Amino acid sequence: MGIFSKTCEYAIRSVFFIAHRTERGTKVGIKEIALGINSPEHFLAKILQDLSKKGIVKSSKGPNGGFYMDDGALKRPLVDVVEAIDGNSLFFGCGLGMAFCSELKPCPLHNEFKIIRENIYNMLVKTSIREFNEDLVLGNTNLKK
Amino acid sequence: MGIFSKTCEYAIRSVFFIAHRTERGTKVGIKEIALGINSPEHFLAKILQDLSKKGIVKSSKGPNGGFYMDDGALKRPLVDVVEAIDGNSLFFGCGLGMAFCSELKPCPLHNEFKIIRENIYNMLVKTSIREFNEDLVLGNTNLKK
DNA sequence: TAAATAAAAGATAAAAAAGTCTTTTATTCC
DNA sequence: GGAATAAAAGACTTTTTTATCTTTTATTTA
Repeated sequence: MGIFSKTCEYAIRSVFFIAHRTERGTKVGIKEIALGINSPEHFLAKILQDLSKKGIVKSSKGPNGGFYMDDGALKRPLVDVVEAIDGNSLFFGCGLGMAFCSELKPCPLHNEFKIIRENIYNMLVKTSIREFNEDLVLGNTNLKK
Repeated sequence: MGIFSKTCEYAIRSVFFIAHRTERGTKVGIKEIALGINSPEHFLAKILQDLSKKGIVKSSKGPNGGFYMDDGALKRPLVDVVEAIDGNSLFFGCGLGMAFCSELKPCPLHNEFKIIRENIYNMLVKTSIREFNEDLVLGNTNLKK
């Protein structure tokens, strides 16, 4: 198990993929995305429907349809994608899963986790979706396998 | 979803609970542990069987039996518990779930995640199980709810 | 040695996450 | 308007995780 759910991993990878195409000025269909990020097509379809409802990606049906992003969405921080899929328990929940863990009634790892959660949160807040494009374009990073 | 699996959360909490009792010189039964950390009894039994096989806790059957830890185990870092249950993908896996992500063929979040994974790993390596006892004894931290 | 105790082991069951397949709806273009 | 295209929606299936219940084995103590 990683930090994110599998669903969230696919979500992030697909958003990067769509953003990449959007900056080249084209829409992209689900088959191509699924191939490009190595994910199951129909499962990804569900995820993108979700991201679409939450305004992170846009879509259009019919010939020449597909997924794309508007300029505002490209500027959004990565945390928006993660929160849309996995919620915010990763940043705000107790590391030991205790519902009532708090500053006043902390679990033994409370302070240790506070730092880690903040690290994760800050990383995801300070990076916009668009920031990852350049390296994708240059081929410095990849989304497949 | 948190950073650890539910199973791992119960594992860590039960290990803290047992360590606490061990330092007071007593063994503790599964019913009491389950109550003390607010976990399902029979599910926890499975987890402790696992931790027992892996040498993290010890157990004895029969009257006055129960779980306890030897001195070596108390000194072990917390990461041993996490690895025993959740494996090491949290520290060494790709944040976007890509099997072949590496320094040479990095995913877009590779460098960002490296830092976070190192933070988590270092935190879990530098803390020994015993270290959390004092605050438990003093009532500064709690394991229930 | 029999009764009591407590963990180990085994067998299911329930819930959640991940994945697949089919039908419907919207759009384009001829 | 009809055919083709592509996403949306709905219905399932499979796998994994979490949880429960029962039986067995080991140990103690009276």
